[in-house]
Amino acid sequence: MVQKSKKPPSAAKIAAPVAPKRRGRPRAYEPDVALGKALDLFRRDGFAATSLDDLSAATGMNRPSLYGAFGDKRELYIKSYQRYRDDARAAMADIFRSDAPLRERLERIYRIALDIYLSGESGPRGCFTVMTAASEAVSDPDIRNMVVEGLTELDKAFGICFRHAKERGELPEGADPASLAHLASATIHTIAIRARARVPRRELEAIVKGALDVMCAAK
Amino acid sequence: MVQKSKKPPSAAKIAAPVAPKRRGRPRAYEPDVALGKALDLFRRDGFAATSLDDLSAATGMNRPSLYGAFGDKRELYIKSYQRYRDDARAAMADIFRSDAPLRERLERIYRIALDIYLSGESGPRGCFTVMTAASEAVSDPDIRNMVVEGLTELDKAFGICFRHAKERGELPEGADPASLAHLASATIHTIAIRARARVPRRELEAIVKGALDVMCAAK
DNA sequence: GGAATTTAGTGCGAAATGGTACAAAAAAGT
DNA sequence: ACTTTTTTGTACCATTTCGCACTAAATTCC
Repeated sequence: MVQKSKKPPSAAKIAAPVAPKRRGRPRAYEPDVALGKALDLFRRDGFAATSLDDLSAATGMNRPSLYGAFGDKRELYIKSYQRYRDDARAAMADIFRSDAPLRERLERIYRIALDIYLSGESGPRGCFTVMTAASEAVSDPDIRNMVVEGLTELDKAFGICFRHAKERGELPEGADPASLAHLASATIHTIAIRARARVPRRELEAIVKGALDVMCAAK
Repeated sequence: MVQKSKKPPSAAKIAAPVAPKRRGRPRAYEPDVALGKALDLFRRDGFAATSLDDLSAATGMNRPSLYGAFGDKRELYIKSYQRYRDDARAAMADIFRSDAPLRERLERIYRIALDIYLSGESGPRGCFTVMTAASEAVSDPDIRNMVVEGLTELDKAFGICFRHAKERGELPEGADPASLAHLASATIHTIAIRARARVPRRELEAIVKGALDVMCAAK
């Protein structure tokens, strides 16, 4: 009975390309793709170095429209970050939920991570959580909380992975899932950083392989 | 005649607090402390969000003096980064060179790292190499090269550590020093990032302990 | 004491920045 | 046809930003 009549958030993708007949002048942009463009810019240059003019040019929206649709620059940044998190979570959710052996699951997670971090026409983008931690997180409490959330979410996902693996006997008795999860996150962070320094994919994959050898206790 | 009469670069620290009787009006600032202040600002806010006015206020130098002493903003940033690297290297060099057991050496390294990352009156500062990778490194080749240098320098130092430990029998036969070194660097990176998200020192120390348990193969 | 030299400090200027007011435009409702 | 609603697009404003002339000050050399 408590049906939310605003707008169907998840059904929008498939079920609502039918125009809902809004009242006034129609938008000249698609909010989703515009937010994607903004995200890409923020990921490349960071908050401070990205101007509203840049954002306006990239999204095709003029500044007043930008402001009306997403709020001021900071709000747009926050929405971009949420979008980033949603995308990343969606890309990894299936793998984290799967029942494949530990090593295979981790390999697939890191493959996706590298895809994300190395994408971008004008150079690799790295991890937006790491970028935000490195910039706005110290001074902006709200943004900082989102970053902490992003970090712990990954820790937890890895933690479940390792705990599950241990239960299935894939890890030695003494293995501590929490510590291994932090190491797995640390490996994510180090490849994200190195990706932005334009370290080639091959090297990053080698780092991942070495980390997996240790974490999965391959002898 | 080929005598370089400019200024003695390395002897300056100890041997030359005696005024060398420079020619014109004396400086109203000490370049070293000014650079330190600039570094602190850059570490807090990053390149783009730090204005010349901020730098001028923090160093006590007016803009033309700043410009004359260090060049433009980018050059000042580069010099600040070099200073950061020099300081960090100096703080860790003894430990890396020491003959203490692996675990003890690593513990001391991470203690110093946390001291560096958590210092700063207005909040933790994190690692400047990580911050720079997360911002300027993609677009500025010179800065990127310095970042890569910083990353590999740490990898190598850790690598020597682990190789040495393996030779002394502190590590199992199958251990791969290079992989362990990357994991050690990754742990540095992850605590640097979390520090900026204001994760308390206790938690960071716990992460380090867990990582050491794995890396040192404590059973 | 005066010339030479080096730095400090004021202040300017051109460009960029974040944000908004306001009118024109494009659609639906009546 | 007219009103209402929503968005667009131009134009503008106040502020900030970077960089640099240019003058005043402080010191050494002769």
